[in-house]
Amino acid sequence: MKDDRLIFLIFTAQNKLRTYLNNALVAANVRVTFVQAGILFLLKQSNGRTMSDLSQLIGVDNSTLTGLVDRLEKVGFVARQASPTDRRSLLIQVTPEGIAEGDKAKMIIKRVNEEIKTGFPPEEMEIFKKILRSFFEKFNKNTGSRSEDG
Amino acid sequence: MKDDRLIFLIFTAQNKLRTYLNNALVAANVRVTFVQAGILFLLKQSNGRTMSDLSQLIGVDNSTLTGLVDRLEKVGFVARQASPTDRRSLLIQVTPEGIAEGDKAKMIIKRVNEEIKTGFPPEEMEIFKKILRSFFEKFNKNTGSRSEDG
DNA sequence: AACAAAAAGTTAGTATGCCAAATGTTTGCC
DNA sequence: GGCAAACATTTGGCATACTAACTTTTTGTT
Repeated sequence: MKDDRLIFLIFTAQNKLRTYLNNALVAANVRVTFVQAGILFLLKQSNGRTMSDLSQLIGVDNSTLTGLVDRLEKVGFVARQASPTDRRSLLIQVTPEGIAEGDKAKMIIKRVNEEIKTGFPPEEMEIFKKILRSFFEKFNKNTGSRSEDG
Repeated sequence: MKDDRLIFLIFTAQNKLRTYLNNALVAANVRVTFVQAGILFLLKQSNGRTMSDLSQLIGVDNSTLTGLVDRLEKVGFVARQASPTDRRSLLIQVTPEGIAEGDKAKMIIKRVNEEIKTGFPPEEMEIFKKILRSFFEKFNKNTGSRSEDG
């Protein structure tokens, strides 16, 4: 009962955060979710990235990105364009509406980011981030199996 | 680019952890996911809890719990039973197989819990947990809206 | 040049998760 | 006792997210 709670704590805290954040976006009449906004930010920074680039940058599987881009495309915030150099690839273009919506989302996201930090000194936040970052080495693309039996 | 990354970091780290953990469970031939295992633990502790009790304890919406219990019931790890005192309520009973499966899951979960902590002194883990716990006050059941305009 | 292997995207299937709405039951108030 | 409000659960709709399998195209090897 003592420390089995770590994973549970992470999961539950993230659930609360996600719900709060997406509700805040809806309340501000933003028409994209947090994850979708991430795509818009990346495309504002550098338009015409490929699907694979985007999925790597936001850290999701290619197949997850397909759905994300589908939804963004349906509402006209991005468009898929054939790559002139590689016929397997698609270049994703953000539209002016997409950029505007991303900017709206950014305000809310910045605010919630600040809310996370309130009440804690910077050193503690650094530790928090350091531990989270360690997950990328520890849990990245590895089945987590030790020497599995048959 | 500096600290907009906090939320992103939390989301992505949790994704890595979840995927790693569920893959570890599959690799160990455990037939339940992490979240399902949480239900089995709670029922082993105290059998016959209601749906509402369970959803509160694991911190998900009632409607999410419906699906979780559906899946556990389908494979025979729990059973729904009518409450004798309140005809609205269902009492969820864990089966011996469910308890056994929960025990199998617990070993893996304990191991991953330890993996999270490796490399960090206890004081840092305490800070980590403290910040996560703050999410429950900050982000609990509140739309996150400030004074939204029309 | 031929052919295998790798890479880019999509699709299908499954599992969380939320919200809103619907159903049935119980409570509280008069 | 009657009726509105609250509660317990489910359903339907949507959004992530993964894995596995599939198609098309490119690369790498001989």
